[in-house]
Amino acid sequence: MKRKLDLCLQDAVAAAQEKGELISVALPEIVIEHPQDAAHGDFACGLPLKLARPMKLSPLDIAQRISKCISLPAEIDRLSVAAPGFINFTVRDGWLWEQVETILSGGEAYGNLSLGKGVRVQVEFVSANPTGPLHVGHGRGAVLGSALANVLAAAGYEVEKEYYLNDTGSQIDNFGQSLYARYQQCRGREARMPEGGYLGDYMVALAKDISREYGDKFLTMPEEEALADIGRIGLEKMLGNIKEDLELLGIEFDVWFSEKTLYQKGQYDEVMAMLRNKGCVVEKENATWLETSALGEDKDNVLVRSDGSPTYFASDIAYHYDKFYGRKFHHVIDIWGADHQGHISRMKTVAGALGIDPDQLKVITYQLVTLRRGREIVRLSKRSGDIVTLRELLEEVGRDACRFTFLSRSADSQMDFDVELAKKKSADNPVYYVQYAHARIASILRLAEQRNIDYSQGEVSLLSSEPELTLIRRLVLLPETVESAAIALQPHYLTYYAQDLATVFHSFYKQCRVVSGDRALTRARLKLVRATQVVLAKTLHLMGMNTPEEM
RNA sequence: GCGCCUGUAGCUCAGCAGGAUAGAGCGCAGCCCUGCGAAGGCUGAGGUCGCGGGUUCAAAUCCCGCCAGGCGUACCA
Repeated sequence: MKRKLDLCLQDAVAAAQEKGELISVALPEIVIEHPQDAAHGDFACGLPLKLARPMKLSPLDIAQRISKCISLPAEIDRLSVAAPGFINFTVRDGWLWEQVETILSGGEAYGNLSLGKGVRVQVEFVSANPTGPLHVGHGRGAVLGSALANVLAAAGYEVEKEYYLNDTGSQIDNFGQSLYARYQQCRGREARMPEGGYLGDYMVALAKDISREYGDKFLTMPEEEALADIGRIGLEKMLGNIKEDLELLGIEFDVWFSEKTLYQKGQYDEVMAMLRNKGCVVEKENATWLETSALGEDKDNVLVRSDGSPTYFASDIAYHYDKFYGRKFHHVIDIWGADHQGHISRMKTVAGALGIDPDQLKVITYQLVTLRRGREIVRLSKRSGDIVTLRELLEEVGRDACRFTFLSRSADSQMDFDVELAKKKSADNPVYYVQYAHARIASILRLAEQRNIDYSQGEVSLLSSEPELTLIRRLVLLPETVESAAIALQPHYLTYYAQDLATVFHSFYKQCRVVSGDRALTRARLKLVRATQVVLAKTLHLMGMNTPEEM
């Protein structure tokens, strides 16, 4: 619709120029927006304000001249010119009524777009080291990533969700050593935790688990062998734990990508050779460096440590090489915590050096999460040991409230997660406000069913009162909400849309009796209510939430 | 020091590819259930959009400089 108005305005200006009403100047980009005041119509355009200077005419004058030459699309009922120089458009009621039918026939597919044209996009998120349980911050990334994947899929992209599993490297060794030490302690043997080892209580619990399951088995074998076995078993258990957490959040990944395979299958060697050939690699101070400073970075970065082991940076280069060259994704979206922010610039730089357009790699960072219980603030630091796990939060707050809360802030914004508020099953909580609207509709539809009301032939043109038309106007905003969320990579738009839609529905409900003695109007309103349910359900599903029939 | 993010109502936050009187939820002061779910609706109070410059017909939005907070600045990931 916006696109149609855009074209129609371009034509109108061209026509006016041909007639000599307006002089010929370069047109700025035409922006069609929704006026905040409903009295100004459905769409508005401030083009005349922008043309005033180059055309040396008053904006109102220009607006008049454009509107005289305009031929309105069929969907538009009327146009008005308003000070200081806006052209406002109002859609036909008939168009709105058609939309109700469109929504009903589209069902869950309503709101889907072809914006992405089937382009392959990978969304990689969470990717937490399997050396400990997921914490609250990972939860934010998880919800963000999965909702974004849903939005992009709805927008017409072919989306793959991926978890990058760091299953090799120094942290994994450290994990194995820590676990081995705890295991020995469990079996009553003296053992010291490694330097910088994993001190969390969960490691003790994990060791007890293994101790119970395997007894003294690992005490009797050579240390090296025991270390390897315990490390492997511990990792599997941790990973199982992480998968359970994600399942509780309603998240499934298409691919679990193992870092280890980058070394086994050659991507690491290939990309290192590529960088060497380009002359970006130097040996100095006993290590192998990538000369990122020559590519515009602040400094060089180590690829291979002096002990011969590759850095995280090096394996991430191989990983991204595989994403673009191995698996040929057109776009890759990485979702990282703000603490990885320093990594973005050099990754993009390397991508560029490898011949990848840096714009094909989009990194979304989300700011840290602060937990609050009423006034009490709990900072989520790894150091202090009082990490709140995602599991604990999920058990306390519940999946939907958790998802909604994480989604209700832009990723750029530091987040205060108020556990007290998220837990409340009352009006204070926007989660239930939205779901309540869905349940309320379900209840109305149940009543209609009980009374054997068949509304399939409902006459939507009876929906002519202000609350009804206002509601339809909100329903039709879903496609463009999906579009802007997909373009801006900001899934939090959905939560605001959902709340707004719920508000408008509740208001409609108060003013318009649905199941009444007027049988024709009842059928028409049932159609509207059902359409609202479809849109609400779609929005909730995009957010990864449930659509309760009753609460 | 340098880089990224943030600063909007008492609190938590939207809005920021410039546009018409700056929005929401909570909290606060009130009103509305003898008809489909009151987990609801309605009214009201509450703002120098961190501060100072600049660009523009028009700035919360763009540019510059300050101030404040978070994160990063490793041969950690």
